[in-house]
Amino acid sequence: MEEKLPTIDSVFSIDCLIFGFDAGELKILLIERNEEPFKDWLALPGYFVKQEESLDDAADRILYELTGLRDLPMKQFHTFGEVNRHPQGRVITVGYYALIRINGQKELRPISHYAKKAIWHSVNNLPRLAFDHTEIFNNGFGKIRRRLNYQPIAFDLLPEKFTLTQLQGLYEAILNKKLDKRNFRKKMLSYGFLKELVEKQKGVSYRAAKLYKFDRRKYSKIFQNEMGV
Amino acid sequence: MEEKLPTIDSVFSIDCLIFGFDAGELKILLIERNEEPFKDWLALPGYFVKQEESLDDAADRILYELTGLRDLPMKQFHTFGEVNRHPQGRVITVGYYALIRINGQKELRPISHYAKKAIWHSVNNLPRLAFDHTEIFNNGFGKIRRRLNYQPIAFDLLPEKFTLTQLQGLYEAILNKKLDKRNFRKKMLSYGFLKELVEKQKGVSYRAAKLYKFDRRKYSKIFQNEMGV
DNA sequence: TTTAATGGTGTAATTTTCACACCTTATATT
DNA sequence: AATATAAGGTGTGAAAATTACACCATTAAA
Repeated sequence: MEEKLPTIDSVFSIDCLIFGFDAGELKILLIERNEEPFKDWLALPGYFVKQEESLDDAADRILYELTGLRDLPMKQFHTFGEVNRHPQGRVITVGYYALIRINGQKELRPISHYAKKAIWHSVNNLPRLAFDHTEIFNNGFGKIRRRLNYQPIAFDLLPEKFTLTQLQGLYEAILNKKLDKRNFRKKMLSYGFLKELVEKQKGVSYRAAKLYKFDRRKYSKIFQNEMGV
Repeated sequence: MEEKLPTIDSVFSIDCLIFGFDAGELKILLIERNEEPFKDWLALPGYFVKQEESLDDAADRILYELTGLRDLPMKQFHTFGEVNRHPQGRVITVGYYALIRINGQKELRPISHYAKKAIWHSVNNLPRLAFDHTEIFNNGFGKIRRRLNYQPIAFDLLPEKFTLTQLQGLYEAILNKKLDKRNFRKKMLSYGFLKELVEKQKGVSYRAAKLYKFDRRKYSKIFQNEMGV
């Protein structure tokens, strides 16, 4: 095996599941494609990996080009390798996900012309997506849902300061079920990684709630010997 | 984008983590390479994906060619895409794992000449492996360890009929810690998916233990609404 | 002042987890 | 036959975690 290996440009791609939380709803970032195949369809932000970049680097670059978002802490969740998943040839794609705050984010503007625009869409009633992106979405969303039970991923979706009601609403949105308010609060606070702030919620026309911060240092200390990734 | 896509032969590979359990020890299947680079080194069974096969199909074929083992229920666990992970060019590899019974298995004979032989090696004190296979092993083993807590993967490693002591020994081997006998038994039996057989252990020079079977149907019923994958 | 909306709190029952030790049974040995 | 060896098999009590459940407090707007 001393032959020269071929290039991997355009046989290998990344697709990104970017989750956000807004107005009590879990959202996902989609692009409107400006390229055949599936021109004008909605799709996950994704494109081809280049010869000289790692998968993680490619994921960063591609997401930036298609949505303007940069340096998100993305993680790989699955690789999709069915022979005919791409209509134009054999393309294997690696799914990445990230959970981010969309709060007050300026409009998302694609850098590259491969996408016309990038929009946040509720994870409920998603339209048909290009390629096998619906399957990719279901796979990734399922993993995130399970991961929520033993990883502090929810805080990435909230503003730095948040109320317990917001936090609970987020859990309910991800798990798609109602939780008991008293039990939820008791449990969250019992972990010891939420820092209660003096500051209170503002601009609401009812009793203002206490604000909390997620204390990542405390979290690491508490869970240093437990589950990874 | 109407250009023709290139072939993926030899830019894309599969590496397999095949776990077995024997003599109270957790083992992994390694091959001795018969090809440069890393000729004569120990490595995970792995090779290039072909243009016209899915990843899952490739994993089956490759494992068969290198070890003679066929149709194992392998699952993907991670894709490794560092630019320089392969000394001869850009090769992205997908890690797959399976847990199997090695009991009384005939010798494993590689079909292809890429491997000289296939051997079971204890997961403790693994030697240096070819490529980044040590990293791949660590990544996969970590995931399996965590998965053990909420998936019935241990039974794939045991003979069809097994004793509770064997089962406990296996858990201890995977988790690398001692468990309490009474609590372990109580918990396992409480799940309700172990079927107690009339038959007893044979050929031991002490009191024979009851044999049990894992009842996959009951398991599915009990956990139908819980965690996937 | 009243209304509307959410904030915030405690207890008791149940279930799960955890720590812990001794007698029983089967075979091999003398 | 007696004994030694090696593992099989069993229960209880304390502590912790989970679950179900309802009402008063606070704020701003009407």
